[in-house]
Amino acid sequence: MLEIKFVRQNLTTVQKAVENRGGTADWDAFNHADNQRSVVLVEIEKLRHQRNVASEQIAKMRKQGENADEMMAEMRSVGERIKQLEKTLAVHEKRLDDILLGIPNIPDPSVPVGRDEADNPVVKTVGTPPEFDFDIKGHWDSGEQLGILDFARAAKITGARFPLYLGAGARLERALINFMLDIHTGEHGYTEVLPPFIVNRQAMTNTGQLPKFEEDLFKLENWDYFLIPTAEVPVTNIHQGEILAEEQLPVRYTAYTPCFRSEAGSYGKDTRGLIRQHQFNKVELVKFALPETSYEELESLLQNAETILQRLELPYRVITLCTGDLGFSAAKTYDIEVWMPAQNMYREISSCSNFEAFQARRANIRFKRKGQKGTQLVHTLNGSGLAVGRTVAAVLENYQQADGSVMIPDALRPYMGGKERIAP
RNA sequence: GGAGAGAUGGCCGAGUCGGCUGAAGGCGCUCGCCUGCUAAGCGAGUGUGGGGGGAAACUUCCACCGAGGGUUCGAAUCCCUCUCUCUCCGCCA
Repeated sequence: MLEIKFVRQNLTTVQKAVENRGGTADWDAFNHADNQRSVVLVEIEKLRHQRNVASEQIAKMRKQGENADEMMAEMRSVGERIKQLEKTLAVHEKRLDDILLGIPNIPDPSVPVGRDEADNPVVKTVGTPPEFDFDIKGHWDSGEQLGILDFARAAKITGARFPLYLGAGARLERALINFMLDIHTGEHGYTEVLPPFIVNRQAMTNTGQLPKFEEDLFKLENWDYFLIPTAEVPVTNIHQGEILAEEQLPVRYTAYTPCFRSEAGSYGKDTRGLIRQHQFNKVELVKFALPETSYEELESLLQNAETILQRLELPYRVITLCTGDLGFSAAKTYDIEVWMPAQNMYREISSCSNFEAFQARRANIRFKRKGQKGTQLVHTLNGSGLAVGRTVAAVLENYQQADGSVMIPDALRPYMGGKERIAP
């Protein structure tokens, strides 16, 4: 959420930004509600002041045994008037809030203007896609042939788009989770957390998934709770409503969680394999940073995520999301895309974003500077480090051998009990 | 699931029969003084958000004592609903 004062004072900037993203907002309604709100508020405050003064007066009169009936009667009608106006005020505030909650973050000036993913510039490409002198298989085929992935049985248990890992596949998934967590905690200075996988409406609203994107979430029946679509939600909300000390920033957390996405509207896309599932595992990186260093923190966050791919020796590239492709809450986002041989293309495996104060404002996460009065909102950042299912897919495809087996990347072997290869 | 207790400022904690209580007292913190060092001591200050005035230091008004509603001229204080925490019982990985 943007600050109302900011929107009011920078209306053209905000309008332009929303337009660049391909979004819309009812600006007339915003102006109207904003003006009405302040008119009503001033009136209410005037009346409340009048009542406060009179109440004190009444108390004094009564103490001296004087009759205050007349004044009390007068204040009764003032009180009723206040109540009326408060109702009107609430209507305007609700309207304003609804509009503000629907306005996306302002992109950082470094974000290129563009319409959609076709306009996302490539920042860099790392590694070279492997060449194969045999017919390559998609991970969905090899995974089933190796007996480590079973989508048919998963569909019996639940339905389409749920994964079932077996044997070395399950071990590979777990190995990757441990591998990633060990690097982020041991080398990159993140603190491991294991948060709830179900969160309430407030938490979802704070990070920006709600109110706009409820249809993408799994909601619990009879509870106002949701399955998390990413660890970003519970982990960012760890410090909801808190005032952090300047010297403890940046706070860095890493968390493994399963993620649940209903992916409404995505049917027909990526119907095979591990790329698009309703449930998948992810290791997430979350930072709470000082405003003046948050973009440096974004760069290092990106590097932290890249490290995993480098250690696994998987080819990838980094792109910057243009204004039209940028997520609702983000001010700037880099996507890391890993090479997927069977699809002959790079596929997103991590998304690293700086949200600036957008989430912090909703979640009310602030910090206090030493020797200074008042508080300031922190900047929040997060990124995948990495999506685990897609990493499994990338390993299965990039490390496939002519005989149908899959070599295990060197860095991962200690986590696989020394195993070097997954064979049928 | 049943019974009970509680939720006050960065923290601890007081708030009498509703009326100068934005909130005593303590701790912490900041600044100053004092002091071989440290500790202690002394003095002052120390919540957030919003509106108005001022170049600014600042000043004034409004709101906030878990959240929301109600009673009242007036509520941290009374009533209702909800949330969370704690204790006991039940159940349970």
